[in-house]
Amino acid sequence: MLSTERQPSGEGGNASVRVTLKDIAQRAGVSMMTVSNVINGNSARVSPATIERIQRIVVELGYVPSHSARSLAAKSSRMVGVLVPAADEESLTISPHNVAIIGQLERELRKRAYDVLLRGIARPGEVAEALRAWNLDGALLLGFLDEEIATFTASSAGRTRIVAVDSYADNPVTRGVRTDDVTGGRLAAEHLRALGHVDVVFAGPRFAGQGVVWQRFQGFKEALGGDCAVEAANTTYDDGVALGRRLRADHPSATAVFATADILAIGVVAGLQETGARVPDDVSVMGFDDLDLCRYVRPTLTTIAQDLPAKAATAVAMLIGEIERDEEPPAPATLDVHLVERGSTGPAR
Amino acid sequence: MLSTERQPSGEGGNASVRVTLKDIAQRAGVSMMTVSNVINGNSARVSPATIERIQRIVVELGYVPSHSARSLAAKSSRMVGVLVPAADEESLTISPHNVAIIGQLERELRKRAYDVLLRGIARPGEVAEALRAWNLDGALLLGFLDEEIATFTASSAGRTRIVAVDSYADNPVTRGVRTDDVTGGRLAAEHLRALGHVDVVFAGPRFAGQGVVWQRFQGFKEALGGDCAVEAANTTYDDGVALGRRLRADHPSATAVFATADILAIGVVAGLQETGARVPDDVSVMGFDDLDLCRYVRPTLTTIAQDLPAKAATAVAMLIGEIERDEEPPAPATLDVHLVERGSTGPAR
DNA sequence: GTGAAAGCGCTAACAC
DNA sequence: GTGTTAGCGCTTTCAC
Repeated sequence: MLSTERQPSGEGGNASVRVTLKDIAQRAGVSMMTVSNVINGNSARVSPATIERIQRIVVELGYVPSHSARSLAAKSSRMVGVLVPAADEESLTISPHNVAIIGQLERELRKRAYDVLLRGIARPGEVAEALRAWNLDGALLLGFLDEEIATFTASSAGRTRIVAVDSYADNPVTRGVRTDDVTGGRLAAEHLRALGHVDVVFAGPRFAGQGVVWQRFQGFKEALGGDCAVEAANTTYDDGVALGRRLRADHPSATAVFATADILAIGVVAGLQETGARVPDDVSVMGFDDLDLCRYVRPTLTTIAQDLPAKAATAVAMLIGEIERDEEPPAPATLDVHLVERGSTGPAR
Repeated sequence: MLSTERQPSGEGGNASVRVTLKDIAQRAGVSMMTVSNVINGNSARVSPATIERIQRIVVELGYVPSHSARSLAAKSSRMVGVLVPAADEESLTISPHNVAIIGQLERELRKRAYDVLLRGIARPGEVAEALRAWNLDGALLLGFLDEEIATFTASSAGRTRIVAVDSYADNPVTRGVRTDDVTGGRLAAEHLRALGHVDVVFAGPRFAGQGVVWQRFQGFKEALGGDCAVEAANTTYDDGVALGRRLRADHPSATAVFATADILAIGVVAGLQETGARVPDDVSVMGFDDLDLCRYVRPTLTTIAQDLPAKAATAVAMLIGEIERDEEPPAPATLDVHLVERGSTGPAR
């Protein structure tokens, strides 16, 4: 109870700085195993009286278990890796979307008493390396390209569980949690069609037969009925601005733009406005994600919303399920999306 | 050479999956120590030929050192904690400002071969706990209140190095990296004065004689010359909107607002606009931080810029300096700020 | 230059 | 219910 009594008094001059299981065991007059069982909540194997006594001593001495030791002995670390793409050793600019999700993941994991190793991945091999170096119980991959994930898992030892967020790579080791991107694309197209838009531009990172962007494009194109122009652009504000600036020159008859990310859409709006175009009067623009950002800009951004907290919770639940209950790798989870109408879309002119 | 020969052949049926130091040692016909020295770059103690041979085997077998084991034996983990405030076990909404900095910190640490444990802190005791549980070499504290930091360090074992970012708490264990907040406040005031503003409102989280916000207020008030109204508001968009909405009612004669965070300022602008006020024609608004966000909104936000990458780099350099070279705790570092004029401020009406 | 012994703090698998 | 034995994979210390 007294917070001043934190230094072990004296026993026999043992290690002064770190309180270990052994210290507790000696003080309590029991074996280390008994203490270990109490610490780990194996109450079935210890008498209530002993439990109570040990817990008191634990608090009294300020005992904190060594996760390194536990990890070594038990081959499990209660730590999972949150792995994000890093262009190279020099950079780590976490995308706004990933940023939003990392906090949620940490929270979900902490609730379950897992720690988080945050790490940027520059070379494919680093995934397996990180996993093994720390005996990670699992890993969450955030926003890697499908083909990258294939490389990771090839080099992965195989035992560690991996859940990829926002990926369509299906393979023996990776399970995925993703948004219903096809529906998202469809909802966007339907919204624009309902407003009378026919000549529209699809803007997003280059895609080729797979991945999040491709999925969105499939849904979009199909629901649109007709053809649509595709503009390749990175998911950045500046690329959006560039596209917005030249949009009316390159696509004079287009009345709407669907961008695969909010940040890109916001750039497009800014670029358009620079050229004197009014949004949505002249051109409608919509994004994808529903970041907080959408409410901050003017006009506010119409977008396809995904439930980020739910995505994070699902990813963690899947991973922990595989880890703790050794569940069968669950089928990829697909989360619902919905349209959020705001100010950046309006009737076709 | 053959990559299929990864399973140690026979010995006595030892651990099959993980390649250990011992495996390397046996294959190379040397002792574990020699291998260990090679791995750790203690080249002084090993002959060049041996080094070369061992390194080849390491690659061949795909050896990855166990950080848990290293951490246990060496009492140092090459891992540092990045600790952020979490309101409670249930939440972790990392502030935009902290988010921006986390990526930078990870990058800086990875460059130096340190791993990052990301953890939300709900109770003061968790800091010391996290530190000891993983044998962390150090910790970076992000955006905690000064008084919170005092509690952490009180319960800290004392040996582990801690650097607090954005804090003024000076005590034996914590060193700080912060922005020159007083100057930031001063620059804001000077800018507004130069535009002819006299009746201005200072908006930010409640403060009381210490902390980042207080510092900014000191600089601001002094440079302003006169008195200024203070409005307490959390650093959120919604609080900003609320303030903006009632600003003209509560402060009819005010012509400018200085908010201590961009996100808050952006909310204020939105709230003002809702009431029909024009920014900056009727009211000028400025923020602090210079997040990317400032360029996305309309009008673009005038703000006090801090160099986030530099802040991150400095924090990491300080921490690593203390860890590796056992340097004296350096004096708190204070980083420069500068005014970035954009569209949200203009001449007083 | 290289090696042997001891142990970091913990847990698995059994015995009692 | 509780204790014992044997490591997990690495580094330290000191001997050769």
